[in-house]
Amino acid sequence: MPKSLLHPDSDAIQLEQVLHALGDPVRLSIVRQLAAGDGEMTCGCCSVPVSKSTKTHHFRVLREAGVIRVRLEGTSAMISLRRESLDARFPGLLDAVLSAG
Amino acid sequence: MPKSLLHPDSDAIQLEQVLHALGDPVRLSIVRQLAAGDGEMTCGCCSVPVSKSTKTHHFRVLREAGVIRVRLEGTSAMISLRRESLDARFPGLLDAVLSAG
DNA sequence: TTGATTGTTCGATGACAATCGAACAATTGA
DNA sequence: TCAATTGTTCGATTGTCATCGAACAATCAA
Repeated sequence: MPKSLLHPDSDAIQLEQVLHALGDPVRLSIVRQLAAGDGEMTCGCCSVPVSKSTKTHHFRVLREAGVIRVRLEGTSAMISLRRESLDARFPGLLDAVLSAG
Repeated sequence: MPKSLLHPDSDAIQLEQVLHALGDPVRLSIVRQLAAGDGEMTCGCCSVPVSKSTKTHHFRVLREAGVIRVRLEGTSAMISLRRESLDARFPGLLDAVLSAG
């Protein structure tokens, strides 16, 4: 369904890009919802106050930054946090972000 | 010299605003230079490839986000990292950002 | 007092980013 | 096969942000 589904290698994840990706209220909310549930969730399952197409946009930004992984299954897009990648590349960063009130 | 020099209380520092502030190459560079030296540095001492006025802009963004403190001394602006505030509010965040290669 | 230094403010500009709706594509169930 | 579901793509719009130069303000040294 998507034209291409590129995920950066763990090694290639850029701090600046990650911070930029997380510095948006909609995307931060998405990441928190992913962290709250465990494992994957579908794109549609994620509740944010924007249109379908805008949601697609935000998922792409997060994916290209290396924050989430997107896997296609039928007509659904399964989303998950790239915890291991982020923890390996920027130890403590994700924890700090998620544990912030 | 400045119209107002508002710093948010530690308690009022917003994660999203901090992440947004750090998600810019010029500002991330400023923060790293501040962390490298210890204590304060003057505005002009900070080396970034932008004009004076743009530098002022970035210092304001960082200050309003609660990332840096600005103190006036003569004609100089003394800049410092708000380490304690950030560590108290978002434990581990600054360390994670600074220790990232 | 004059000039140099240091930084801020203002207004304009250009680039990028968030947003939407409409049209499309792919899968799945009836 | 048909319709429903799920998400993507496209084009347009809107708004925000980084950037600059010029003018200004404040301090300090000579």
